[in-house]
Order: sequence, then C-alpha cells, then structure tokens
Amino acid sequence: MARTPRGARTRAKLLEAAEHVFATVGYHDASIVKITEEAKVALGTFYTHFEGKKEIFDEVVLDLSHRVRLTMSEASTGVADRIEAERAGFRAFFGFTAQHPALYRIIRQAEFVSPESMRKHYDNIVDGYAAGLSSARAAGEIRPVDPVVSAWALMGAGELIGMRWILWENADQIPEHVFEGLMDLIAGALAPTDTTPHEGSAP
Amino acid sequence: MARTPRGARTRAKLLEAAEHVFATVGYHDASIVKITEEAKVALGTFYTHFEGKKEIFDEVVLDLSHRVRLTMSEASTGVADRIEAERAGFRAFFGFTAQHPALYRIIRQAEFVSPESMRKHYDNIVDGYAAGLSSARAAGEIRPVDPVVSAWALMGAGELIGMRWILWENADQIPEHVFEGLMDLIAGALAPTDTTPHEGSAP
Amino acid sequence: MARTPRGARTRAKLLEAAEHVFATVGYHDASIVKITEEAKVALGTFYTHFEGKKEIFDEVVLDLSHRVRLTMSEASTGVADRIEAERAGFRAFFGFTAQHPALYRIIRQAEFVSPESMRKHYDNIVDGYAAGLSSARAAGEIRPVDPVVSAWALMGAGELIGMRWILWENADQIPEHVFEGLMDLIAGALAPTDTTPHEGSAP
Amino acid sequence: MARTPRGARTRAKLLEAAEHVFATVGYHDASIVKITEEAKVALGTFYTHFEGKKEIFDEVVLDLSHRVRLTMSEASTGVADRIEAERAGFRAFFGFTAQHPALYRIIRQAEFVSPESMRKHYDNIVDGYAAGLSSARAAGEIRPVDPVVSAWALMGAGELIGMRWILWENADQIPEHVFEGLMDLIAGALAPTDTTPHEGSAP
DNA sequence: AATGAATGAGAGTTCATTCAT
DNA sequence: GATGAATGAACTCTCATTCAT
Repeated sequence: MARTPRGARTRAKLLEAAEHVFATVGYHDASIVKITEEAKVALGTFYTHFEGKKEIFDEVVLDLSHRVRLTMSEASTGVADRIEAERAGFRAFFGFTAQHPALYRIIRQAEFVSPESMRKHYDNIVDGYAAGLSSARAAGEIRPVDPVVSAWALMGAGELIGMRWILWENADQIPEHVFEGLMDLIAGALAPTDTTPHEGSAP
Repeated sequence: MARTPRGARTRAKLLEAAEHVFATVGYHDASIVKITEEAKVALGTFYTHFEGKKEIFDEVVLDLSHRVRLTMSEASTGVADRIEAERAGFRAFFGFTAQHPALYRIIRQAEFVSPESMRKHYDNIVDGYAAGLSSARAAGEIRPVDPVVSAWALMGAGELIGMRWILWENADQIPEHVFEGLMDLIAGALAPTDTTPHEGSAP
Repeated sequence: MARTPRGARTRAKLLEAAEHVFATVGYHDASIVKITEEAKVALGTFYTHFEGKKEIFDEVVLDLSHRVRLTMSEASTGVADRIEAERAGFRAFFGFTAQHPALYRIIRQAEFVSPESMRKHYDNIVDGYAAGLSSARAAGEIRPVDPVVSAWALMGAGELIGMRWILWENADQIPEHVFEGLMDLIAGALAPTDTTPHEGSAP
Repeated sequence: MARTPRGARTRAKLLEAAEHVFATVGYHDASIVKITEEAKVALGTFYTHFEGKKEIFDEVVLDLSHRVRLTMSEASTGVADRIEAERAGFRAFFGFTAQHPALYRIIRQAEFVSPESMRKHYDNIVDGYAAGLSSARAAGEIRPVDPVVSAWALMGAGELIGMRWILWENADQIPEHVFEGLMDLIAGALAPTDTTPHEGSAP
C-alpha cells in the first residue's frame, strides 16, 4: 500500500480525518463515509489503504500512543531530581491531553473495539514510567515502592484528574491548584520517609 | 409503567439481562433483540418498559453505581483508623470489581453513550470519598491534602489497578502484593508527616 | 355491544376521540393508543366496543356523512326558489366545513382506507342533491341539465372551493366574494335560458 | 446523486416503480421494500437516491402534476373558441385520468402525507386555468365571472366527475353522456348572457 | 490509485391486537 | 365491562463493504 507519493498523501489524509472523526463522534458513529468525506476522498479509496474500520482505528490509537509517550519522555528526560521529573512528565501529559482530547475519547472506547490496542497503549506508558521509578528507587531518591504497581496507580491518578479537569471542563490546561494538589499527593507517596534511618539519621 | 406485579417482574428481568449483555458485548453490539432474548421476553415488551436502548443503559449504570458505592461505604463505615478505612474501602471496591466486571465494561464505554451517566457515577463515588478525606484531615489523621483532588486521584489509581489485575487477568480477587503495593503508596500519600509534631508528640 | 349505560358512554367517548384523532393526525398515525388516551379509557377497552381501527373509522365517516347531509337538507328544505335553495344548501355545507374540518381530512384519506365508506358518503350527498335538481328541472325552475352529472359536478365544485378557502385558510367561514362567485357560476349553469319559452310563457 | 448514467437509470426505475406502488396500495402500505422489489434494485440502493419515502412521493406528485398540466395545455392551446378550448382541456384531463389513475389515488392521499405537494399541484393547474378564463373574459367570450373562483370550482367539478365515472368504474374513457352533461353545465355557467346585447340581438 | 453506485444484513422502533386478570 | 402487559410482524433506515469502471 501507498507505494506512490500520491498514495501516501491520501493515506495520511485518511488517518488524520479518522482521528478527528473518532474523537468527535466515537468509534461506532464514525462511518467510513464520514471519514472519507472529511478526508475529501472517495469512499472506495478508503479500502485501497485500509482493510476496514478497525484497522484504521488501531493505527490511530498506535499513533496517539506514541505521541503521548514521546511528549512525556522528552519532558522528563534529563531532569535529575525525581520529583521534578514527575512534575515535568505529568505537565507534559496534561498538556498533551488539553491539545488532543482525542486521546481520552479514543482510548476509553477502545475497551470494546480493540482491547489489544488499548492494552498496548497502557503497557507502553507504564513500561517507561515503571522503569523511571525503578531506577529512582535504586538511587534511593524515592521510597522502596513497587515500581509497576505504582506506575499503574499513578497513571490512573493522572488519567482521572485529566478527565475531570481538562476533558470535562473543556479546559486548555490543568488548573494550577489541581496540578499542585496531585503533585503534593505524589510527592508524599514517593518521598523517602524520614523514618528510614539511612542518611545518618542516627544522632 | 409496571403498575402490576407481573410488569415489575418483567422489568426486572429486562434490567438484569441488559446488564449482562452490555457487559458482555458492549453497548453498540448489545441489541434489544439480544436483551429480550436473554430476558425471555418478546421484543415489543421491551418498549412497554423502556423508551429505548439508552434509557435502559442509564438505569443499568445508575444501579451499578449505587451498588459499588453501597458496598464501599458499608465496608469502611465504623472503621476508626483512616488508613484502615482506606484498606477496607479499596478491598470492597476490588471485591465488587471481581464479582461484577460489568462495572468497568459498562462505565468506560459510557463516555460516548451517556456522558451524564458516567459523570454522575464518578461524582457519586468521589463525593463520598472526598467527604471521608475531609473529615480525616480535620481530625489530623492525614496530611492536609486537597480532599477533592485526592479523591479523584486515588479513585483513578484504584480504577487502573483493578482494570489491570482483575479485569485483564480475569481474576476473582486482587493479588495480595498488588493490593499491598497500592496501599503502601496511598498510606505514604496520606500519612501525617512525622515532622508535624501534632497531638502532643513532645514529651 | 353497549348493553349498559356505562358501556354506551364509553363507546361514545371513543367515537368522539376517534373523530378528533383521525382529523388531527390522519388515519395511519391515529393509533388505538392515542384514541384510548384521548378518550381516557384503557387500551383493551377499545376492543370491547370495536372490532378494530377500520371499524371505528367507518363509523366516524358514517356519522360525519349523516351530519353534513342533515345540515344541508335542513337548510334548503322549504326554500321555494331553486337558486335560493342552492345558496342555502351551499351555505350550510361551508358552515359545516368550517366547524368540522374533520370532514375533509377524514373523507379524503378514506380513498385507501375504506373506499366503501367514501363512496357511500358521496353517494348519499349526491342522491339528495340530484333529487332536488330533478324536481327543479321538472318544475322548469332550471335548465334541463342532467341531474346526476350536475349533482356530482357541483358537489365537486363546492368541495374544492371549501378546501381552498376554508380548510387551507383555516377560516371560520367562506369569504363572501368567493361564495358569491361560486353562486354566480352555479346560477349561470342552472338558470333557465331566456330563450326557452317554457311554461306557456306565451299567453 | 446520480452522477453516472447507471445511477440515473436506477433512479428512473425507482421513480417509475414508486408511482405504480403508490397508486396501487397507497402511501402508507407502499413500503420501500415493495418499491425496490418492483424496481428490481436492492433495498439500500433506494437510499443512495432518495432521502426517504416522503421525498420520492413528492417527486412522483410533482412529475404527475407536470404531466397532466402539459397534457391539458397542449390540448387546448390554439383552440380559438373558449368553449371548444374547455372541451379540449377536459377531454385531455379525463383521458389522462383514464390512463393514469395514479393521479387521483396519489393526489388525494397527499392531504396528510405532503400537504405542500398537494397544494402545489392544485395551484399549478388552477393558475393555468384561471389565466385562460381571465383572457377569455377580457375578450368577451365568457360572462364576467371571477376567474380564480371559477377555476377552482370547475376543476373540482372535473375532479369528482373523473373520480365517479373513470376511477370508480375503472373505465378507460369518460362516458359520452357524462362528458356532454358536464360540458353543457360549464357552457351554461360561462356562456355570455343573452342580456348582453352584443351580437345584434335586437331584431 | 481512485471512484461512487450498488448491496443486503441488521439495527431500533411502532402498533394493532390478544388475553390473563 | 374494563384493564394494561405482552406479543411479534413489519416498518424505515444505516453502513461496512464490494466491484465495475
């Protein structure tokens, strides 16, 4: 597929249109007709590029997933302090959410449409996150929490916060007090406890 | 509607069948035919009890929402210690999830089907949770976190953990280490910092 | 049917409701449910009085038909001059039309619903009309026109005039100039030609 | 729609089938299934050409309306004498009626289905007719009757006559005595009165 | 590669009618 | 006589997909 430049262009137009349509009306009300109309392409053309509705959906999910992850990792890369890295990562996530509400709308409905895609998406994000926590823990920057469980839990926290204060409010950024409230919580959850008597806590 | 006992019985059968069908195949593939077949009732009968598919969906969501909330509040009521109350509440939540996977499957797809129902559900749960955190905070049992933000965040944490280790694993209960991992995190997030020398900690 | 006073009352309520509903929404959109609701009677009760939808329709048509005819014949009875009788009859017809727009709405849709009823209705009216023309002709009050053909033609004229200026205009009476225009035409059509030296005009 | 010859052909087949089905079983019993079966086209194809049942109905009405009007005006065009023109016009109308009983069956049921279409149809015919009467009157060929009122009245007369002696009798032409009876009436209605002392009526 | 007319299974919904109460 | 829950056939309409061009 898409061996010629023209084909590649058409394909790209279809993907872009599909992301928009899926995000706007949902998977089930997203008809191929709507997608091709939005892409300004004839109906039959769709099938020269994709096998069907689910295939293009999966591609859209994959693409979105890559993009969030990239945005988040770029933001936190190189930040020495773990708590600062958390802040940077979540800021990037909320920023992406505000600019691409499609993310939520598409991911959450993937449950029934394409469970594999959905799992892959969450797994992708958690993998990076858990790795970060793991090394931070090894470095003693955070409490010895379970990195994988924590990654899932914190991702869940971020997800609902984003849904509540960005998606539902149709906001273009997270309210500052919400962000700080969440970071406060996370800091508490991960902060090395004073009771851990390392670092020469003994008098 | 349902002015006779017979009518009430039929209506109940339909609701039960609908919950099952929605949870199994999702909203869009849940046809009225499937629901009435499962309820062993004629197709037309459906429309003597419900206006349409969305109406019965909303009722199913409402019902489920009430039930989780009840289960959770019953579990944590009367537990003096806040951390213990957290444990009890989350245990109840995971238990309910394991027994009613329908909860997730139905709630998560409600995004496009019936946003109002979905919001009502989350709001319901958060309200109770935030109230609990608020009074715990007033009593000095937890750090002075933002109760509402924290409630949403912790609910999100619980949601993804449940999805990952109960739903996806098709488990009938949460693995112990996951539960403890999550509780450890939450305890850390909420635990009163030792530095605050409240409650006459000075001899 | 309707052996008790209660039964007779219920039946009457149903007929009245049916006339209204048929006239308002037409035969096909007139559901039994609507009729019984309007009559404030339970759905099943309908079937203790009528065999079905068509039966009650036929009764409504018959009833309306009788009433127009009665109104018209009462108006023209005893009027000596034929042209005056015409005026009186048409006035009565237009008056009835204005007060019972149901007449048109119901009759015109009867074409497919109940052709027999419709024919009976037209035949009824024409019979009376043609008889009047016939005797007027015998009495030399009008030209020797074909009474039956003329009755149909003039009824048709009145029907469209009523439809155009009462029904479509939602008027509560026929505009005077229209009435006079029509009567002028009819007078011309029926008036004995001056050239016919009938009735021993030559002494 | 119908951007290819094939599409145009299919569309025409559907219209023809629709006219037949509407005329045979009436609007309400004319299902899309019946129409597409008669047109030998798949069900879904219907919806690539028409928005729904009412749309195709309106097109059928419009088409029929155009055709009667054309038939009538062609017949009376160029006929000098007004009374002769009347005869020619009515003959054409009855001829059309006999060949297209669909006209009545479809128009009369339009009352509830599509009042706009029905009015447009009657207005169309009346317009032409009234114009003819108007100029005839100006030319002194007929009495100074109200052209619009008369056009409606005479159209009504023709309509019922056609219904009674063509449609109900399933005749392929109007019985001669009926036609003459009607023309006699109309001639009387329109004929210049003898009292108008033109044409040297004075001895 | 692109086009768009054609397909037909299947959806949600309505409603005249039946029948147990 | 009156009630209203239950029935199921029939309807209109949608849409993913095919295929001739």
